[in-house]
Amino acid sequence: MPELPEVETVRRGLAPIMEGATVERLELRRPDLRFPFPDQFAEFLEGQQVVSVGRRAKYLLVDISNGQVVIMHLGMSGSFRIEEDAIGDTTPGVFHHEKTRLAAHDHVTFHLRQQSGRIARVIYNDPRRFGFMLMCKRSELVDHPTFKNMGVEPVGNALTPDVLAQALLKKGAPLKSALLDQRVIAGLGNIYVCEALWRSKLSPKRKAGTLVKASGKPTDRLVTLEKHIRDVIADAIKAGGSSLRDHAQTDGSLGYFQHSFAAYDREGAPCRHEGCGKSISRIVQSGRSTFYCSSCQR
DNA sequence: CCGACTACCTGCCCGC
DNA sequence: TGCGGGCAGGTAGTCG
Repeated sequence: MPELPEVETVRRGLAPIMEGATVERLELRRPDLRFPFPDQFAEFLEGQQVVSVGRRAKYLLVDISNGQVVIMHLGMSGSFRIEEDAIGDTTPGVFHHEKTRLAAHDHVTFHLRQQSGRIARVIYNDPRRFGFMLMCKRSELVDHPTFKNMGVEPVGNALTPDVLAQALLKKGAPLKSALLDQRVIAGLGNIYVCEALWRSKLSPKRKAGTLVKASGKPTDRLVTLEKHIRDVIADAIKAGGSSLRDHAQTDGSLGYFQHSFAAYDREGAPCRHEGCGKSISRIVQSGRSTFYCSSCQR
């Protein structure tokens, strides 16, 4: 499921449940996902309090009271769901834990006690196991190999036409591939790159560097692209992300941005640009599907 | 250094 | 109905 808007939606679901809660127990049902879980993962977390649930690009960052950060990536098929026990068991010393109803591919459970005394479980499910969980000291996070060369966020003030121009300068790669590169902009994935290029009427096949002037300044078309990248990400976050293949949010509800796709997964369907009349094509670039209108995207 | 390709893993959908 | 092939939102490692 997860590009930046989906991960942000997950973050917003987890934060009110996890922040301030104590991890009573971490339950791992296998030794690894894509990578082995960190050494002493459970020992580091159990008894600690969750300080905050943040996000960088497509990564969730859970700050822990002992100064560690849990780094979580959902891969292609990772999701979280929350189970909260009914109120009424908050008497000190009374530990009434309801039983988790496990599903296939439930790999991790965070057993939490909230400050109210309420019991909650945060359960990570990931059929393909492309997701992973890492841990490091908060003070070392920016130097962590995962984040060291990461590009700017497309939300907030970091992304500007000038920043994008610098990142694309002299790049010979197709624009589509360049925008998927997390060192350029961090958090874009296949869906939102296709959508941003369609909105900008830019060809995914165009060499990325052609949007930068010799002076290193952005062309007008790059200014437009930068705006559409910000817009499509903001629109998707507002919609609660995209729910493909029945992917649900932490509360089980579905995002609805997939109903707003103009290009992604619309092969053969009519292009929605005013007066175009052509249909959306599917091509493969760097081994990934690109959906675009070969008539109006130039 | 850059860009293209492959592996990783399960599930689903389609055509035969 | 069953089976094989292709495809899926991701990253990381390899190779030319």
